[in-house]
Amino acid sequence: MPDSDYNKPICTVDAVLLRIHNAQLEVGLVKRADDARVYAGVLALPGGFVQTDKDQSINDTLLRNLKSKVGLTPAHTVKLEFDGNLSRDPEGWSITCPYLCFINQTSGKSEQLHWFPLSQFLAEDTPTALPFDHLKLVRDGFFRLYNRAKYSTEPNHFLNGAFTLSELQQVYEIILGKALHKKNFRDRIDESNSIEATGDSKIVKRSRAQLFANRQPMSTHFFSRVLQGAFDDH
Amino acid sequence: MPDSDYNKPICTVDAVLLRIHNAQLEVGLVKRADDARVYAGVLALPGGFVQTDKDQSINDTLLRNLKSKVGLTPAHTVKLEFDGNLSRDPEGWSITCPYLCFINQTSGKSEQLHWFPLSQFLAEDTPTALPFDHLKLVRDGFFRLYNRAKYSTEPNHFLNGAFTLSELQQVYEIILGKALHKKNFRDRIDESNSIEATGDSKIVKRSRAQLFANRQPMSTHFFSRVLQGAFDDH
DNA sequence: AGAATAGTGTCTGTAAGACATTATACA
DNA sequence: TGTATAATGTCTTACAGACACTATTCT
Repeated sequence: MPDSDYNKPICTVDAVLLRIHNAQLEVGLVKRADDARVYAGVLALPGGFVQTDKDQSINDTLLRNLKSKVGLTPAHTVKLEFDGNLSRDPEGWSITCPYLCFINQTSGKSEQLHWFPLSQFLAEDTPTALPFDHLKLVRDGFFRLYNRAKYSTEPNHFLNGAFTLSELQQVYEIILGKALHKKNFRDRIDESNSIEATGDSKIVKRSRAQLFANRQPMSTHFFSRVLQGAFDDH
Repeated sequence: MPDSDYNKPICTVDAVLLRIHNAQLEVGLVKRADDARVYAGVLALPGGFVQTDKDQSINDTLLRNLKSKVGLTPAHTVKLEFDGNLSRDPEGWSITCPYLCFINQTSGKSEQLHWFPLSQFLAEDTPTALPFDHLKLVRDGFFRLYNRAKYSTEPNHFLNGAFTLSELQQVYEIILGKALHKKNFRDRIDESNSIEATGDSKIVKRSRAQLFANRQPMSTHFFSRVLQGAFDDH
């Protein structure tokens, strides 16, 4: 093992913040400091260095950086695929522990964060540029979200408080990029047991809609039997 | 950012080596150095420190450590979920980038590696102890393998050269812990296009069986339509 | 002939998805 | 009365899984 820190890489956390706003997915970016050694003043994913004197865990690193640098606490987080190499950061050998973060009303208001439509980063021909390997991270995050929107109730985390089933369905439709059949969607959600009726209702356009809330604790429910994990049937 | 390396965590790679031997899954462990500062002489997952002067990438770190410390090169690797905290390593704040590694005949012969049945680490009541958080990593690795044995052809990597469909089926059965229907399995593999007939055949017990080989490059084919990723249908 | 294995054809139960209907609110 | 939405009942169909059958090889 190395006796000094000389050969240690830079260790960072990067956060792909996603929210649903105006019927579309948006990515949250922060402007890097004007005196940053690299990519000064450029919009980038929020994140920061692991600091062993401040954090108990890598999860702490994420939350500390998001709280201090953008003033938000994600409603939910998912670990993405780590990466580490000599080239991703001009400052030197670095490792990133990337997170996908679900942002909703409970996450707080941020002055520092700027929101951009996710679509401009998914375009195959001319995606908006991002520093480091942040474009790859954004795409990886969406890829995960997209797949989970098919089989899990994780997208529920984009909503908080009381909401209607139509509003929830819209969340899934935005992520999946296509219309869903109402009855099928309701059956899925019903089977998942991920939400519960608040007892209240509200008038939506020309009809009365029941209100629901996410059940606590919110589990990552997978719909399909075929996706059930190990340990449950042998 | 930190001006010194003082607050940097230890960065390691840990490898969950799996092979199929005597009709069961086995985990490869190495005995830690007798003069190691912690867990000296104890059996543990192979791995090592990221060394920025030797490695171009985290993948290099993995391959360098496996080559030098156990003398093997995995047939295939999959990134597992990163973790980092103050407590997993008695030496201090550390981050692990864990890999699941598929070992087969092409991986080479190792003097240093000791193989143990995976089952003894999966037992819910009295699993064999492992240092650090290595037990968790082993279980996470198997969990991934188990799930992928249902929908992908990744388990093919446990075989090399020419093999029969029955041999391949046995691999999947060992991972899934249950018998599979021959015709269904063959249809799955056929649809996946992951293997090709070598043209040769061999006599197995009382019948002649066709020989197959993994197709190059070997893609991680997912069987079910429902598991198809984003970007393919909109 | 009998046993064991490779290889292939066919059937069925289930559940995801498509479609249809009713109830309600309001202009 | 017409329209838009919530909410729920029913139908279709694709496919995973179950089952059956034939061919071949060897004792």
